[in-house]
Amino acid sequence: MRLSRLFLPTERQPPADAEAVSHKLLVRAGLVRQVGAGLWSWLPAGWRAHQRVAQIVREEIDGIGGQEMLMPVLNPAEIWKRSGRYDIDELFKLDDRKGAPHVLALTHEEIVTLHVAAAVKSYRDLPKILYHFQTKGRDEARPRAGVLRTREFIMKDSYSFDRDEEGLAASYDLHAEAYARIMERCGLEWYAVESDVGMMGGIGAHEYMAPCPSGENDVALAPGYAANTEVATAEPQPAGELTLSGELHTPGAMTIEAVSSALGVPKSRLLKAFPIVLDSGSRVDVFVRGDHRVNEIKLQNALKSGFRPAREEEIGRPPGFLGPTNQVKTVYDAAIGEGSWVVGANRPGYHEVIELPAGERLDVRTVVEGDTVNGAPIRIEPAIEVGNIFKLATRFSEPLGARYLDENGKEQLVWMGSYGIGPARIAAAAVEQSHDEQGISWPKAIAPYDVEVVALGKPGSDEAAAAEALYDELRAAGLSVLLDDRAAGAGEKFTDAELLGCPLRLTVGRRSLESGEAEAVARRGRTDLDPVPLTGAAEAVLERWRALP
RNA sequence: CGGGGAGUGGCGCAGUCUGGUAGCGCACCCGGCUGGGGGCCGGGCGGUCGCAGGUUCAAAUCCUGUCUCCCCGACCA
Repeated sequence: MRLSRLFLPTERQPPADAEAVSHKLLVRAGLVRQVGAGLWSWLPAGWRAHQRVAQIVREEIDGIGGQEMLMPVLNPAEIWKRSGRYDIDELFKLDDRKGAPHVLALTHEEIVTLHVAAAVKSYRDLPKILYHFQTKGRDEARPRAGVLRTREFIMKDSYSFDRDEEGLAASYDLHAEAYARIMERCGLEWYAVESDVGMMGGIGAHEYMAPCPSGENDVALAPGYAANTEVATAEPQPAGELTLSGELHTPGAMTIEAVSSALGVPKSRLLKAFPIVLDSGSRVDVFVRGDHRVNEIKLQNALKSGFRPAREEEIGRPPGFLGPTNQVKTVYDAAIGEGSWVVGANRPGYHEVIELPAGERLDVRTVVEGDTVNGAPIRIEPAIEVGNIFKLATRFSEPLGARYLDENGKEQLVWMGSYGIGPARIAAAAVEQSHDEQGISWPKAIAPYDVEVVALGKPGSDEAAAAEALYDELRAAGLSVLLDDRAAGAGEKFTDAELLGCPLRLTVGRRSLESGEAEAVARRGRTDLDPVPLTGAAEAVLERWRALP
């Protein structure tokens, strides 16, 4: 492609409201443009990067036996009502001209299960892996960070159909292996973490995370351990010393901070009350250490029930001075060992020291930096979720009637898994992870073009002609090449080339005509490589190309 | 949904407090010079000041309403 003809609107300055690096650079390099909140167009060069990611994904899913198809974005509401997902807030809902309710699919479990339910009758029809690349609509409460969290995006979603749990486990493992290859091929720093199964139920899930500062998830990491902090478990750091006992006068001290400093007791020796009401209506007081926070997802999972914070009148005791009481069921977090603890005395102005025996504990707190896993301290870092794999079990096959007959003629439910990956997020995460002051530094497998040839000298000059010849030869050799043939100064061309971030840059100028060589520079690190001959360049360029990291 | 911020030419901004001919840099167009790190000179094009209503002789500026976008939080099959 000739840069003089490419629709690549670069900007010297980033959008004023951009925060995330990928947002700034993707816009500045002319790869994406915003249409509305969470709505983005991919411009030609950006779309090439997106497509290269998609092609890698396609190859790997095909490689585990996936069959590509296409399902519609617009779905009749009825099937979403049957699956029980119609009431999700993120679901875009609309009526057609006849007034019939429709939705924009968030994902395609409903539709794919519909087809499988209609067509699969026998155990002989299983297993199957079906997938497509299709637009997803999600009415996000808060789109953000450019292309990292949008209301419409393309997802590769695949679905596995097996006859039982073991079959599902095998399909799940195939996807895990394919996803690992995808992340590697895309050049991402990544890890798979245990994740919450969410409101979807299901029996297991992993997320594929790409660490980056603009990430929305916090991931807890230790050698051999990686988990979303939504579900992470770790050994707490030891609680501090407590020498007080009995009743303690603490007027006005209603926060952990205030009690801690008023009494001179470390926060880790205080207990914090979290009064809740379960879905069943029963009241429960949850206690965690003063230096810890309740993790509502872990709490919900541990209680096996949804809950909401209790209202003041439901608590019935003075806020700020809550302690355990016989009237309300009590749950202690696992970090609360046996021993003495400072708790609220259930009357204003007083706390007290109580002795807790060993007993039942539930792990319901959010881990913090420095907690340990197998003796090693964890660190917590932000990451963006670029893919997920999920054991759905019979969550959809049951309501949508996906059943088969086994060898004994007995009807069985199909066991399903669902597996998503977002090429746009992979591309954006790559930018987050691979950039410098000058711009993007694409991993070579997903760059918009493999090589950018910068032609110096005026259009029509000998230099330009030599650059043209090089351009033709490299394309003939199978490389994707961008030729900067604009009538612009050298500085502008180099600057734009570094902003766009193609992995290899070749410069053809007056020096080249004298030496018979084009200079070669690797974008990553902006490191000079051995120059390549102007005539018969293809082999030398391919060699440089292969040697790039 | 709560809190904060912003809408002025393609991008980045000033002007708004204190009403009086809409401005700057970059980009763009034309001519010339230059041609290995966003170069120089000269001449140009381009704006319903988010939208609606109101106050006023006069509104980008004051008042009311409204829409949109961004950031933090809540939320996140």
